[in-house]
Amino acid sequence: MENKNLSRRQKEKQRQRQEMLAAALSLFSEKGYHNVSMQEISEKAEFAIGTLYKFFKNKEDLYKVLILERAEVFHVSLSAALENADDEIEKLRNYVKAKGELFRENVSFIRIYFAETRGASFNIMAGLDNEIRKRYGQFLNTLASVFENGIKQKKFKKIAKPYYLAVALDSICNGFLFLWVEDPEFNAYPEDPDTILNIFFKGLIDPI
Amino acid sequence: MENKNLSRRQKEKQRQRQEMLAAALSLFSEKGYHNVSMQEISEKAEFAIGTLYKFFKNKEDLYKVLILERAEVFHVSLSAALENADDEIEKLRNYVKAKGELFRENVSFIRIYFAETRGASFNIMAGLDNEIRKRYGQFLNTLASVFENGIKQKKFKKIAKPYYLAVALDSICNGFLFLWVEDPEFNAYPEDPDTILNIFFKGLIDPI
Amino acid sequence: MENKNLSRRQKEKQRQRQEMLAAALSLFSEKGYHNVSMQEISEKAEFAIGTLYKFFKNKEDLYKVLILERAEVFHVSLSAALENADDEIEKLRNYVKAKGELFRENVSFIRIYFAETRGASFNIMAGLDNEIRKRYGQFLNTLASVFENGIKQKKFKKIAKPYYLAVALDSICNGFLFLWVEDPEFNAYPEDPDTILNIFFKGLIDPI
Amino acid sequence: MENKNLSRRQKEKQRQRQEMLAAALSLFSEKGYHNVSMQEISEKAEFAIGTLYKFFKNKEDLYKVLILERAEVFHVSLSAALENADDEIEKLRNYVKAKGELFRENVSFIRIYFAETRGASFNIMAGLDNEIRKRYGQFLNTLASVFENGIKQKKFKKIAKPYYLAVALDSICNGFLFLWVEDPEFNAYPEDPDTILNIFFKGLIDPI
DNA sequence: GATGAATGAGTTTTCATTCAT
DNA sequence: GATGAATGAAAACTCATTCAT
Repeated sequence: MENKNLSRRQKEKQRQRQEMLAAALSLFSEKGYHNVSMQEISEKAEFAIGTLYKFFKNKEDLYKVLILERAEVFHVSLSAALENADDEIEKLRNYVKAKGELFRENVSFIRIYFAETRGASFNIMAGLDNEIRKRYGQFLNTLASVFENGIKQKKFKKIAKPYYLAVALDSICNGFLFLWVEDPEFNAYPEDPDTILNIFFKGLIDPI
Repeated sequence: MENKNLSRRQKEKQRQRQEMLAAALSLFSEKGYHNVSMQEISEKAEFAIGTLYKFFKNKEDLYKVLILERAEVFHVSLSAALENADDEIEKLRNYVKAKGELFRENVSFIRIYFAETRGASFNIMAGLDNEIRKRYGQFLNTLASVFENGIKQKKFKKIAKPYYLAVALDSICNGFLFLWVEDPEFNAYPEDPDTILNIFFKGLIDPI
Repeated sequence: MENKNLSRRQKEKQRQRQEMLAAALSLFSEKGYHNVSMQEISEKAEFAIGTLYKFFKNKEDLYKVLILERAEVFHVSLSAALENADDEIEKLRNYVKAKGELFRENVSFIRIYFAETRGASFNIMAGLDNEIRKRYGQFLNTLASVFENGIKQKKFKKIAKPYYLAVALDSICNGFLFLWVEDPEFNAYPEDPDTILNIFFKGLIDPI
Repeated sequence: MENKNLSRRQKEKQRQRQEMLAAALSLFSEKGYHNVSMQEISEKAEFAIGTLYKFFKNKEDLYKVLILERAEVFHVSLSAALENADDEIEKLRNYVKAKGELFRENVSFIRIYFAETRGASFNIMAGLDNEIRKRYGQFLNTLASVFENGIKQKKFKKIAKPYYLAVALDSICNGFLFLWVEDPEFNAYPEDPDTILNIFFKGLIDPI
């Protein structure tokens, strides 16, 4: 009984927390960290400002938590995409597709995500960058190992270091996603993952 | 004599302006627009704050001028690189090399540049984004036309729309540059442009 | 209970607001709008400056509210004085007396009042002047109609247009009040309203 | 020769001084003391700002000089009007007329004049008020003595103390002038001085 | 435990005044 | 003697954070 009661309270707390984070995400994404006040967030989330501070130590902390939690979901999803096939080509295909879907569903977050992973929002706070970039680096290594395996198995030609290939592929995806975020009508990120992968797979010039 | 005197003053003015912009660049790059105060900039530039305001209408204006002047240099240089050869492959080589050099020489600016072209800094101000992105779009089109010509002349295989190829190549360069900016020791951006171009040219898998 | 609690808070708010307005009035009256800083007002009112801004949008707003609220009381009182009698002569007597009392009790406000109704404070802000002058104009018309009625009823000779008479009487009162404000010892505004009214009623020269 | 040269320089100086004062008057009148910068005045007068400071110790001093010089002219003219006739009634007539003309020709100054004599601009500076008010008091006494003489000679009935009569007449003039300044179209200040004087002379009610 | 009123440090910006040229 | 660039003190206003109710 006690336990259940506590757990119910805990759930309620979680729900409130999510509402706060959602309000914050929507505002940060729309206006940027420095142009959003805690007042504004508390109003949008329909909580008192004091309550906000019960959940998050300060504005920085709120932002940090927001970014890290979402980024975690991102990286988990993308890593999962790489696991969801035996064939390396299929893995990459899954990854490109998953990245597209993920971003499509989280448009407002991507802007912040780009800001953070691209180092653009400088040091809104020092710590955050490091954590999130370490995580991003981990993912790049996972992606690189897919290329490495493919090369080992002679599925891919060794045209560059696996890590470089990982960087290249992820960058291309980001490039297209960025264009799409900018102008969703333009629909820059191709539905068919092979549009992106072909650039990688086929090569521009004939081998002699 | 009069003329010379005037011109000397003008030169002095220019020098001061450049010093202010340099101080601002270094601070914005290090801490981000909102974490730098005009006081700070004026101190770093070793001018009184009032003098800063004689040169720039306000903080926004200072930032805008800073970004636009430098971005213009960037885009001009990159466009020039594409002109500096007859052969399309050579053009791309020039571009990749030029981009690397340009960024190497302007590390502190790149952070801001990424922030702006990647849309990361949200709406620090509305107008700026538009101008700089239009300019970026123009450049992408120029790059795309190199691919288009290469394809027409059967130098390149048509593995994707020229604009997509442009986006892809520029994104890869940016990806590497970003890694390098993050950790200059890592030296992620390859000295030899072909390291990057090979990823493009050769293709991962053998044509059947 | 809830209701009472709310009402108590509301009352507390009102009290604070009045304290702020009182502090502002005393300072504005003593030093003039531009020579008083919000800092100063907040200190005199014994609130933090932020609290001041919770109550008033900005300095202009604070001033506007101050003037308009008090001016309203003034105009209401003076208009009431004109209603408080049937006889026109008695009405004027009431008005002259009321004006004297009103000003005696609000010395520090009169300086500002003169500044505003006399157009002296130029454009501290555009809107205020208009509102307060319109109100002043309305009052002059009310006063004029007393003269008009008096003339219709042959109580007064028609020595000038009623509106002119209103302007003249109000001006004389203001003239004496001004002298008194300048030097309260001199006691320029006569206790007996007839001292002023006689100037009006009797005429300097005998009719022939 | 030397002498003449010096005197020419002196004249040139005077001319410059007048230009500065004229520019200042026009700006102060339009925007108010605190909304006009020394920069602005120097630009309007077409002198360097440093030159302005050669002529006037500081902004306050410039204002003070401006007010006092013009006020002097005013008071001299009005006093002269009172001398320009033998008959007291004629004197008053001259005065009312002169005041109207004076103000008509110096509209932009009147606003400042009202501000100062009405105590409206509080203490833009402490000293000014005193000097100018003393001067104003002197004039009121001169005017009062006209009434006194008139009464002695049985030209006027003694309906109030001469000083009160002076205050009353001047106040009425000011009241009309104020209305006229506010809305020059309305033309509140009557061309014929008797319109104003009648209010004084005839009296509202018949003597019994 | 939730609330939101109160706080005041910190930011941008203006402008009177000085002084080297 | 004139100039106007440079100065920096001072003002309006914001907003993250605290804490009494």
